[in-house]
Amino acid sequence: MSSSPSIREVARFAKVSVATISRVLNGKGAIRESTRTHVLAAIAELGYVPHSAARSLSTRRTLSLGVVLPDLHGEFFSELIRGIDLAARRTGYHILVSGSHSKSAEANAVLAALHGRVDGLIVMSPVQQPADAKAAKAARPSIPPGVPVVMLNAADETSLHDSIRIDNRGGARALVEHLLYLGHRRIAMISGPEGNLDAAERMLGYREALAARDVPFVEEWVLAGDFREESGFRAGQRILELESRPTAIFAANDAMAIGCFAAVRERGLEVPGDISIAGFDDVPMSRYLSPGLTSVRVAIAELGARAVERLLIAVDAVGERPRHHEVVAATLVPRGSTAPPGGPTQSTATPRRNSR
Amino acid sequence: MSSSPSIREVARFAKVSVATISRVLNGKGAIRESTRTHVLAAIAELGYVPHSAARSLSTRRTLSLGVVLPDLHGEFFSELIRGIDLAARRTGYHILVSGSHSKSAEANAVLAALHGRVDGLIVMSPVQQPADAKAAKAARPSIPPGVPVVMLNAADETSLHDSIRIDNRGGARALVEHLLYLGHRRIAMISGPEGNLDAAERMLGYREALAARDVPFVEEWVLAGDFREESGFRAGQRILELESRPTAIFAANDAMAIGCFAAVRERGLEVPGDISIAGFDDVPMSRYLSPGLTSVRVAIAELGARAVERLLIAVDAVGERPRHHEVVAATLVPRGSTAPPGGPTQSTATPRRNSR
DNA sequence: CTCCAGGCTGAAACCGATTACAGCGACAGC
DNA sequence: GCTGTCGCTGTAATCGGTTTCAGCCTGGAG
Repeated sequence: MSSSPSIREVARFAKVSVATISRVLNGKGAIRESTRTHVLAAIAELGYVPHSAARSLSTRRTLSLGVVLPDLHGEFFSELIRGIDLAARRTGYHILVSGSHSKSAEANAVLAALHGRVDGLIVMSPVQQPADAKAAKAARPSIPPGVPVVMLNAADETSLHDSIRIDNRGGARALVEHLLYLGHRRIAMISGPEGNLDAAERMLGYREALAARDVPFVEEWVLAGDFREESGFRAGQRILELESRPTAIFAANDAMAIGCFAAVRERGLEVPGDISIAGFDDVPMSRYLSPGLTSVRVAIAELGARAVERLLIAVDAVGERPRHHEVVAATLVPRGSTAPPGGPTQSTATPRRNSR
Repeated sequence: MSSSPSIREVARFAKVSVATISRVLNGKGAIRESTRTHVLAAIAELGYVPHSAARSLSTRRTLSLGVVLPDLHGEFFSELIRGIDLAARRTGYHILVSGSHSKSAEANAVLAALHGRVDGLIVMSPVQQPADAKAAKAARPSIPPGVPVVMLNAADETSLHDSIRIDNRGGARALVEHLLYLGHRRIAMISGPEGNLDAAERMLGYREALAARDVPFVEEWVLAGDFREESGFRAGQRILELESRPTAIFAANDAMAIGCFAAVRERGLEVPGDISIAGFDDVPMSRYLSPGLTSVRVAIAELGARAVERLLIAVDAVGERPRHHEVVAATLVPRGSTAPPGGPTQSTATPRRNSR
């Protein structure tokens, strides 16, 4: 009673062979209707539930996908996992999630442990490659051979695996151009963590946009963050203390932008009246801030779903297959948190709210 | 080359038996040092990685835990999963996540599919039981016998499984008492989805707190929400249109409170000057809103970690064992978004920000 | 009546690991 | 020299499914 019966016990109970049970369960092969109902009755009677590990051992299919992420903080990952889960379940797959893999040694252990447990992997490891080739090789996640993989925003440009990337650079450029267009010339940036590829690319977009308009890049207007609210809050405080205060702040993600909001308000200043703020990712909540947060939209859930689709294609494929690389757009979403320096022309009391 | 070798191929290659390979891998039994290094060399040479499904079949341990959730929207679940993942990985476990199970039929399918894939389950199904006993039985998730389970905020009070619950009622009561203490008498509520247990309990706390102070309960001040920002936004709009406008709004979770913020601001009103707003859950972001959101703190990540601890105790236990039920506190966290009706005494320009 | 086709069912091999048990060699004790 | 012990290694059963292949039974054709 305490533990589930095996298929053999059901077979003995129903006085048929295990093969018959299996056939009934999987609907394969011809089964006489009377035995079918008889077997189903026995299954219900004993409360039999097939053992997935055993099944995957013989079918060589686990019907689950591994998702390896660097971190699990905040809405970005929540959305990503949601998108992945939805797409996976739609096709009968389950997902095995593992987070917090800044260290590559740790990530490798997880990757190894996932072997035989999943049919494919979605790996996000936005760690920039060391310039040194040897170190780079050591740092690269070691993925068991034969397991299909989709890399998300991967650092290495090799075509070992399929990959999907966000157009961080283009998105950041569009955002900074928007700020420049509004008339801002002193634009601070709160960057992401050191060594993070997304962070580096967004920074690059920022510099490119400035350079294209001959706006000088000022080192001290760039502050380090770590993609968390707290770091945005602190960076915001420091920016507001600068002598010639910037008129706009570009935070490398929404969480930091929100922290920055708090810093500005705590100082008794207004957004966007006294200073404009913009973020990146367009997490669902950003449109409900007041004023709405200008951001760069990355369809996070869709990104996850896309990764699943590509992965399943690879899983179903037989033999060698050319790698597929994809870049998803990141589009500017202007909202109330950015306005020309000195404040918006219309009243700040009615911030515009963008619908989807 | 394309697919991983099995232990037998390694054995053949190293000219030893499979038992020896296994012993080297698991550090069990005595192995001569020379054969050990020889075997390790062979393993490295072939790039062998043990097959987890096969291993779990014979050891009867999968080293993974199933997490079945009703939904994956927003920071609540992000935090919960993070807490669970961290605690699980600390003890060498992986987690299998599955979301969006409002339908119990669906949930049952998932539960069945997880059999043999996980050593234990953390199940959150905050669906209220139908009053009808027969329907109740059908709606209850059918969990394979012999699999240890920890229920999170479960609707049924049976002691079939271990459970951990949040003190929703007490938390809501404390929050509404806080509003009453500030002097509010017209307190609106944005409730959670119909049939959701947490939502129902929070509503109960609201009514109890009002009743204790002889403040009448007004039906039309209660609006339905679904725990998402959008519904909070819409409910907020409707509340502001009421004839004798409430002076405070209690949203059944933070996401809806944030949506409500937006509605209030869009109408050109101030929080808390014109109306106070409070939420529930205390998601990480709520302290970075401006003003900070008064909420009820539920240590979400710790809740997840706690569930893992309890589950692992059950997994390691042999034989029958008394069920364990636990209620975690929900404590009021007052921040700037609530103030006496008519506005705070001090300037609204410097909202107080609470540190953890 | 004989033979064959086709529908069902069962026996046994297999997936890839772990592990109980047996066996082997070396060495010490008597 | 014989035997017992100890350290190490190999053989084979086992976990719980799927699937190949063979065999039985029945009915219809010749």
